Amino acid sequence: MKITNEELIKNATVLFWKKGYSAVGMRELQTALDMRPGSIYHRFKSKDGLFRLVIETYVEDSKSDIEACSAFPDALAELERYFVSVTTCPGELQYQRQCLLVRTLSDMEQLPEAIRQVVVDGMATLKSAFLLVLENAQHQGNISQEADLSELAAWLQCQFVGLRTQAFVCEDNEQTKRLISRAMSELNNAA
Amino acid sequence: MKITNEELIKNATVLFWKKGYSAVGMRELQTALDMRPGSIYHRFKSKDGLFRLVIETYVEDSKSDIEACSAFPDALAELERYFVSVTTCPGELQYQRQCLLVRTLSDMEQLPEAIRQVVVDGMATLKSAFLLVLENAQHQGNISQEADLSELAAWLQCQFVGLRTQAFVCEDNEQTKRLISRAMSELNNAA
DNA sequence: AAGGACTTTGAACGATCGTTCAAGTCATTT
DNA sequence: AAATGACTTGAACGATCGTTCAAAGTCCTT
Repeated sequence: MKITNEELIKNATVLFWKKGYSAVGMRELQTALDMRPGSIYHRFKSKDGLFRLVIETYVEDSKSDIEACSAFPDALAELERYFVSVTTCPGELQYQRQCLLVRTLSDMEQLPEAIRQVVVDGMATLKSAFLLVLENAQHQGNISQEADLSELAAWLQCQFVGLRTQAFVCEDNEQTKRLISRAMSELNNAA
Repeated sequence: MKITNEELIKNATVLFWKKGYSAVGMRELQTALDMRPGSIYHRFKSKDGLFRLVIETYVEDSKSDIEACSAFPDALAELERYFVSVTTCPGELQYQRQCLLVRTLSDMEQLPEAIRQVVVDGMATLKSAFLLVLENAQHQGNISQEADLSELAAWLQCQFVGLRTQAFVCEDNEQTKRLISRAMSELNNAA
């Protein structure tokens, strides 16, 4: 067991993110991970098991990235920078523009209930991460005390999903940035 | 040829919308359309060919639905009603909350280039439909003359995608309605 | 009634899917 | 050096995939 699970999951994530759960075959995974079927099944139990780890890891990482914005003096400005970085990642990383959780929604039908729950819970987790950022922005005086932060978090996630999807399809980084700054100024106005 | 193509496509659309392109097997289609493989291939050439018709029909229908809002005295109010109706469709129609084009983005990797183009073009077509509605709203005096309608159309599509995805996952119709009316009031403020 | 064009049938094809498992490798313990 | 246990190997399994095609059926024209 020379290679860590962490590393294997990272490689598997690339594949699942690019092609989606059902389009990734075990043969492809065998090549990408440089493992034979038996080994993969020994370590991860099944294709589902590996995918579950991929999703769980993705949620944890995304949660950290979002929550990290809270630590900055201007949390909202940092959040905007995060939005931009995620929606404008270049060339070979373009597949990352679409949120992996949203991408996985299309495979829900053929995933076991347990993993479906992980996906849905993951969406809720990320919404909570947005909420944390908003709370900090409120403490920083950039959001009014009366604002309904819980609804604003849902609104932010909505923007997050929409913007990433549009960035994924359209590839016009400048327009994406304009849309992001529009969303952010709406956040300042309304809240 | 007693059953019209139109009717067959309608049935196929349900299946593709619910499960996604790759998850729908020919056997399933055979059952749903009550046709044997030879017939399907004779009429539609291939699974791809049938799917292409499904997408093209979907785009035309959606385009009509959106553009129909233009005809009303208050185009924006009608657009809001359309957003609500699409994001709150009940129980057995819940699969329709997620836009079929957005859903299909996840299958792009395994679709032939020709159909990928149909999907991308379809997104552009729907953006144009939004633009038409905005132009009418401008004539009606509900959007300022200085507004950049082209960018507003992109913004609207962004909202459309985000809201439909969130409605698909969350199922809380009341929150969805609040988010929609928030988006619409932003449209009135900023433009 | 016969001919001909169009449409439908369903068994079968090769490819690929996720998964299994007996056998093999290798490091550590006795 | 022999035995133990953990991990890896890769051929093979049954199931399902999209697709094909010769044969049968259907319907209009003559």
